[in-house]
Amino acid sequence: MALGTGYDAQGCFLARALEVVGERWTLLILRDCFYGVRHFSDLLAHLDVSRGVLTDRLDTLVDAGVLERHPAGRSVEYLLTEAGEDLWPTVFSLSRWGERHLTADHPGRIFGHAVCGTDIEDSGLCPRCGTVPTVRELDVRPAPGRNARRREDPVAIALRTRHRMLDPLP
Amino acid sequence: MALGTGYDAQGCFLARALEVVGERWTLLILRDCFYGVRHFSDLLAHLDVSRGVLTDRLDTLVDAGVLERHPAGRSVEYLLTEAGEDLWPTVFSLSRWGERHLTADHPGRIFGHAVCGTDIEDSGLCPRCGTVPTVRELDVRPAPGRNARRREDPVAIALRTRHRMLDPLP
DNA sequence: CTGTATCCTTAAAGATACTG
DNA sequence: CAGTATCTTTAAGGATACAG
Repeated sequence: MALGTGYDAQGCFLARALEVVGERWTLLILRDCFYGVRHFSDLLAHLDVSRGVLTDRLDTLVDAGVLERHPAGRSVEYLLTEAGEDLWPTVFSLSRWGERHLTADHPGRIFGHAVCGTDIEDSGLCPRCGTVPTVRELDVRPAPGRNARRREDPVAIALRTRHRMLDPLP
Repeated sequence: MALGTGYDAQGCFLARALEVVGERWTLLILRDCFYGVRHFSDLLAHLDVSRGVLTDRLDTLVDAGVLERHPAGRSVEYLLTEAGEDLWPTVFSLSRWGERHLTADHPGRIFGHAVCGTDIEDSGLCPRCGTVPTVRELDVRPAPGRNARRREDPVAIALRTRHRMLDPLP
């Protein structure tokens, strides 16, 4: 939501949050980060966004403390901070909402509570433990019958090599 | 996030959801709806958005089945549909994220599980019942020490006359 | 590989006046 | 009260070429 003007005037917390994550592409960038995408070039390819816009969004997220820039060899890795990881419920709930109300499809991925192996509900609740796991306590797997459709994009590649969300890549 | 171009190309559910609720102002409009604001003029005054933009956003939300237009006397009421109510976890989690990570303030409002009177956690969980209540099962109250600061805007007025979320006004 | 810098085109937003 | 219609301004986005 192309930011600020008017939002800041509101004392409201939601408005302030939207100044950080409410712009176009931002939530999709973060979703990729949750799925293990870390490099500028991968985001560029996967999201089909222009370089200038991607630079701008990453700058905003780094400035807001949602992502951290980590030099890695001759490359750069963008990693979620703790504040960034706390955005998971928002990404999760909005994505699930899209699945339930905007398509006839079943979920594309299924999220399980890693410590007990139980799938979480749409509300985020683990029915066995009675808790709402954080993103670090979740694992992901593709829903049945969807594997064939998946392309070889950076998200698919990242998820194939590790199923636990936000664990370090091998 | 000024919509569509590029989003639709992605099969991703999050992208589709963002085409409906990802544009500027949309989530703030919905937040007001959750708090009981129903009229075009009240949204216009409270959000300080231009008429044209508000019309456009409401049209998008009605077309997507998030809001319904109800003629009421010589006026019109915009009411959340069931699909609209399901957006509560997104609005709630993003708002809470803003409170926790973008300000030094305490929450402005506190949400309680109506049937048991227990405050819900940031995750949405009711610690006493072990469930994640829907928005219809919640009540709201202002956090201590904030009453003085509140202005006489449509949200404040709506919340003063009824504390249960989404129940019919008297 | 990760950006910067420019240019260009389109689209979004505000203001205002007007209508059923 | 709830929009519509027009106009003007501004901003955002894409494309491309280039640099550290």
